[in-house]
Amino acid sequence: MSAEPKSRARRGVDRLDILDAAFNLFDEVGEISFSIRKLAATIGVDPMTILHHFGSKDELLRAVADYALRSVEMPSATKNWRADLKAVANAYRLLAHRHPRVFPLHFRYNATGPADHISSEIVYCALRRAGLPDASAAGLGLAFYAFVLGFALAEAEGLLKAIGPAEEAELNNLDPKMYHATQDLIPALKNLDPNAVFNDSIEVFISGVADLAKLKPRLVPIPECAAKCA
Amino acid sequence: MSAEPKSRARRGVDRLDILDAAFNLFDEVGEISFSIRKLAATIGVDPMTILHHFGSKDELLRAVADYALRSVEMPSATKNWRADLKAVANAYRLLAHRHPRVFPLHFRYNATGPADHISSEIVYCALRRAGLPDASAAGLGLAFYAFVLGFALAEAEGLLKAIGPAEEAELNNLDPKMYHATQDLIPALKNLDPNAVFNDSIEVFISGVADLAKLKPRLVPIPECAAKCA
DNA sequence: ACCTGAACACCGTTCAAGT
DNA sequence: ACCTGAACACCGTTCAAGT
Repeated sequence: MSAEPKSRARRGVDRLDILDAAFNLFDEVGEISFSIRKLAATIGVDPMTILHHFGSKDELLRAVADYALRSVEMPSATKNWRADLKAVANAYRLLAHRHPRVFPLHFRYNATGPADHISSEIVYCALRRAGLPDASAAGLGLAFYAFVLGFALAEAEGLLKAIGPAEEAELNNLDPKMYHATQDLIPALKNLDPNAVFNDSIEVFISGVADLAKLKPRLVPIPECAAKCA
Repeated sequence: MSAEPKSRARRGVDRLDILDAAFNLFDEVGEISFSIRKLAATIGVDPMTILHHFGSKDELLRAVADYALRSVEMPSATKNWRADLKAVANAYRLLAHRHPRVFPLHFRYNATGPADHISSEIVYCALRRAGLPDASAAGLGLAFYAFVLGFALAEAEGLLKAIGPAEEAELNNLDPKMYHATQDLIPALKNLDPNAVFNDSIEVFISGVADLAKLKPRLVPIPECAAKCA
C-alpha cells in the first residue's frame, strides 16, 4: 500500500509539470529550437512520456498557447465601454511583450480557445453598449480581436517600432519619384513611440465604432448583460 | 564554346524555377509538410542545389513570401484616401484568400519587405491626405498595416467566419451568468458574413482616422505627393 | 568554378518489450 | 495498467569529392 505514493514521488511528472516546462523552454528558445526531445532532456524524462500526456507536438503547443494566455489577467467589464475595449487590447499587448516567442502560437492555435471567451464577452458587451446592433457587434467583435492580435503580433515580431539606421538607408534608397510620402515620414518613423501608436490606434477604433453606432443604431434595447457588465 | 549553353539546357533550374516550385508546393501542402527534400524531389534535383541558390530554408521561405505578394496587384493611389485605404486592405485580403497557407509566411518574414513599400506609400499618402500630422500618419500607417494583416491572417486561419454547430454548442455550454452577451450573439455569429465584417471594419477605421484628424490636425501642408498621388 | 551526394546530427512518432 | 527506449522514416545542413 505504500508502493503507490512512493512511485509517484520518484517521478512526479504530470501534465502540468510538462506544460509549465514546455512553456518556459518555448519562451526561451523559440519555435525553431523547441523540440520534444529537448524538453524531455530538460525535465529528465523519456521523450515518449511527453507524447503520452499530450497526443502530439501540435496538441502540446496548443496547450502551451492557452497556458500563456492564463498568465495575464483579463480585466473585468466596467460601465465604460471605451475603457473596456482598451483594457482588453492592452492585456493581449502585454502578453505579446512578455512572451514574444509564445504569442504567435496563440494566434495560430488558440485564438478562440477557452481562455479567450472571457475577453470576447467583455468585447461583445462593450460593443453593444456602444450602441451597435447585434449583427454588427458580433462581426466587429471578431474584427477587433483580429486587430488586437495583429497589432500585438506585429509588435512581438518587431515590426512596430522605431526604424534603425539600416531601415532608414533602405528607405532612402527607394526611388524618390515613387516613394515621396514614405521618405518624408522617415524622421517620424525614426522617433516612433509604440505606446503612442497603440493609443492612437485604439482611439481610432473606438471613435470609429461610435460613428458606426450613430450610422446604424441598434433598434432593440440590450438585454441585461452579465453581472460583471453592470 | 558550345559546351556552356548545352549544360545550361540540360538542367535549366535557376533561382526563379526553384522559387516558383517552392511557392506552389508550399501553397499546396502547407508549412508542416513542406520540406526542401520534397521540393527537390518534385523538380528533380539534388536537395543541395536548392540550398546553393538560397542560403537556407529560412531564406527560401522569405523569398516565397515576397513572391506571393507580387502575385496580387497593388492598387494605385487616387484622389480619394478612403478608397485607397480600402483598396490596399482588400489586396492583402485577396492574397490571404487565394493563398491561405502561404500568407502567414508574409506576416512572419516579409511584412516590411521590398514588395510592401509600394502599399505603404499609398497608405502613408492617404493618411496625410486625411489630414493627420506626420507623426500620427507614420504610426497609424504601421497600425493600419498590422490591422490589415491581422484581419487577413485571421481569415486565412479560419477564425473569421460564421460559426458551425460545434462552436455553437461550445458557446451554449458556457455559464450563462458570465457569458450573457456571447450567448445572445450566437444567432448573429451563425449568420456572419465575412465581407460585411470587412466593410464594417474598414469603415470603422476610416471614420476613426477622420475623427483623429479633426482632433489633431496637421499644421503644415503636405509636400506634393508622388506622381501617382495626383 | 560550379554542382553533387554521402554523412552528420538531429527530429516526431510507432511499437514491441519492459515494469 | 502504465511507462520506456530502441527503431523508423524523416529533416536541414556540412563537407569532401566529383565534373
